[in-house]
Amino acid sequence: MSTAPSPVPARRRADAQRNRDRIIATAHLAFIRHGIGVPMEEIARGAEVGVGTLYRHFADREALLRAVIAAGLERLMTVSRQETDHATDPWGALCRFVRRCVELRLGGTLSALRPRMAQAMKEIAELADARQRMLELLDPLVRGAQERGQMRTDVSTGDMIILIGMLVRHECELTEDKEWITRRHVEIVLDGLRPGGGELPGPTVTLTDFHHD
Amino acid sequence: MSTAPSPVPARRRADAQRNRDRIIATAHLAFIRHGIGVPMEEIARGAEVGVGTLYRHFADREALLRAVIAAGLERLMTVSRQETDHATDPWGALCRFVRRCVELRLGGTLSALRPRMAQAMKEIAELADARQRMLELLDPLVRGAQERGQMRTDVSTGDMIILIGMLVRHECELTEDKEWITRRHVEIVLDGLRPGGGELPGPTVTLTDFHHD
Amino acid sequence: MSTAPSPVPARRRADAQRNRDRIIATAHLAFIRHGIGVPMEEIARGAEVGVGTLYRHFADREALLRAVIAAGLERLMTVSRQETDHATDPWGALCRFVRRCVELRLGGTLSALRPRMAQAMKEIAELADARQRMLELLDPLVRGAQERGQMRTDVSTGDMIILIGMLVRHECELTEDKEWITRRHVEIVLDGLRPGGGELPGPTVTLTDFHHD
Amino acid sequence: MSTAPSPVPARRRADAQRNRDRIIATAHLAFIRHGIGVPMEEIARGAEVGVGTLYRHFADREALLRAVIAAGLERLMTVSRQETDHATDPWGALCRFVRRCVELRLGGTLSALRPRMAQAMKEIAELADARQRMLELLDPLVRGAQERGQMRTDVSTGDMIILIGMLVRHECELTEDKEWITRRHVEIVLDGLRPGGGELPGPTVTLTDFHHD
DNA sequence: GATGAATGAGACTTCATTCAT
DNA sequence: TATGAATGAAGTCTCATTCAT
Repeated sequence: MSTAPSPVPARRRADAQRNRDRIIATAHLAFIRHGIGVPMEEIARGAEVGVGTLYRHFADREALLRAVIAAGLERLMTVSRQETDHATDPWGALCRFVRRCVELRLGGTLSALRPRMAQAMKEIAELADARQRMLELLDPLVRGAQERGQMRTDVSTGDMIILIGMLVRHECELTEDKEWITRRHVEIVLDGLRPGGGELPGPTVTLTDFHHD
Repeated sequence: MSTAPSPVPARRRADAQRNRDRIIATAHLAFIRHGIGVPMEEIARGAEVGVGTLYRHFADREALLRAVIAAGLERLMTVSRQETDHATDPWGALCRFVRRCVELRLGGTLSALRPRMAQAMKEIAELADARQRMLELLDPLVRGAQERGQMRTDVSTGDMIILIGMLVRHECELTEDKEWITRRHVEIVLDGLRPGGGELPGPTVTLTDFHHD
Repeated sequence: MSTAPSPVPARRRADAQRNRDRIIATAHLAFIRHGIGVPMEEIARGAEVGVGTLYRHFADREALLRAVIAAGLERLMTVSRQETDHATDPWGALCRFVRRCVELRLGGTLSALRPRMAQAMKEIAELADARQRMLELLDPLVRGAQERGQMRTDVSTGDMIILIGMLVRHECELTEDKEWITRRHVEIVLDGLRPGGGELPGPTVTLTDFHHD
Repeated sequence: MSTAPSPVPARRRADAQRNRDRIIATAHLAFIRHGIGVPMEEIARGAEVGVGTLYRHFADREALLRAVIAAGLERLMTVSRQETDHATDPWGALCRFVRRCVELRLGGTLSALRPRMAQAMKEIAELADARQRMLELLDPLVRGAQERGQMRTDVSTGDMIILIGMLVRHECELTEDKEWITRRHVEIVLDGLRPGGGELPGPTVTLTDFHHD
């Protein structure tokens, strides 16, 4: 078709990758905006590809959802390492990390997983993985902050992860022009984690508590 | 109209009312457990009535959802008045109220309304009403607690209502055997509302902020 | 409940009859206005009775439809005898009869029978009966008019009956404020039945042609 | 774009078009035979496609109905131009046109539109259009015939269109083996339009009378 | 690889009819 | 006898997924 030395074969890959990325980005927004049940065709339309293309990349809705989550977590981990590596101020690093999590807006997609899947959660390897990695990331910060008396000692890293989930979802309940409200509430929660609060009921949250939630 | 037994006239009505109640109760659970999209037939089956009966009582899924919410809010308001009437200890009353809200498990149904309806919310008169009534209920408590120095003064009753929403939904993300975790986090948030926290970004949440959220 | 010598028992029958009549009248209108498929409940509502009452009087939709038709035909036959008895002017009587048929507005209901029932027609005894009676009524008029040279001789009474059906349905296609149009077209058809027209294709319509239409 | 065979590019489109055509043809018959309420699935089955395909082509029953009508009117206009162009005998052309209308069997579908839509009619652009086009087509014929004394002068083109509607629907009331009856009655009506008839009541039908019928 | 038409299972909703009061 | 609540079959429509081009 063309006389130039075919630059096509390499391009193909690039196009496909670009499609894949656009689909994930579109799906992320669509899941947040219209719920986990958005018609696949709407996602395809948003990404400006045919449904067929969407299905070539992701076997079914579940697979797409997992990919969206994985992509989000990837971004989260990248970002968070920047915040936390070589932290000399563990409490400050913890705070920045929490604020970042909220800003990434993963909440909508993550909480979309809830219905019917309390247990299906476990089957999504990416999630368990991410929690594990997040635990490893946060644990030194939590301990460090507690040792320095910057943080109450009756909460665990497990509590932190669940609280982050709460804030992240909270953000997604608000319309875009009201996001500033979440920022206030993030700070309130962080203040609640400072030493000097009242007694907390029950034991701290541990890794094993994640097995069923 | 009279106190006499009068057994005959109101009979069938009673059956119908019982059905209506069972449908609402079943739907409440179903919405929480399987999401807002549960097949209507499953709800009907759970309530042990035919689909037709369900539809005689509620014109469509939306109507049922609204009824479930209205019923929940009714319970909430009843309960909350018990907690807050004649309160001599505003902060204590506020805390008990928050804990109660969480225990009532309205969160699942309420947050089920989110997708596609950030603004449709307004059209659900019951919700706007309830927020207004809640505001009126809480405002004296918040002010009272703040006047006595029991609560930070840079949060408003509007913030409180949104925070309650957050906790209430948080509770519903957890499986039944992990509810105790929420109780811990409720206390952390309450601690964060005590005086002495860091500065909060943005203005306090006011009534007008509800118009779009 | 009352002190007067109970006038109730006799009233009951009267009430029931009144209900029956109201149902038929309402159904007649409803069939014409909303088609043969109107919800039974709508008919009941229009007649201001419960569905149950409707079903006590008429076993099912079909039965109601037949009753409506029978009532209409009854009125038609009554009226038409007034027009045609002792007629000394057969053509004039025929014309008056045709105009009356149209005015009675049976068309909607009659034509409602069409779909799916080309043959079911035969099963509705009332219809076959009525056609037979109409035939007996009109035959002398047609023959009389033809003998006097007032009417073309290449049409039969069978043609007349079918033409009347056409005009009667025609009337029902027009909205109420356009009924006057039908009156014009009735006259055009009657003019077309006068002697002197062009040749007509096919044989005249006979009784046996009704068996399948 | 080119006259060359170009076998590849338009292929699937052809299949889709074939499906669309078959659906319309099947629906036309089904509407006539079983009424406007035929199950969509039956139409799909008749056209040998899945329901989904039917719905991909036509958003709902209404849309399908409109398409059927549009297709019918298209055929009608094509055919009628053949009859009427360059007519040197206006009355003869008018007669041939009327006979053609009846033969095309559009009546069933057109009259299926009646219930509940006396006014909705206007919203079906195709219908209003067609009436307008038909008016323009017939008007010269009517005037020509009247000027030559071949047609009574107290009827208008508006009357003609409504009469055609009557005959067209009339044809559809009869079973297939009785179609010959309509042909007789068409001639009777045409004879009634000849000069010399009795006086007609009311004014002639004008364009403005269509606005509400 | 991309496309979008076709498919059919399944959810939603309506209504004719029954039945307990 | 009248009532209207309950039932469930049947029809409409949507959408995930497949597949021919």
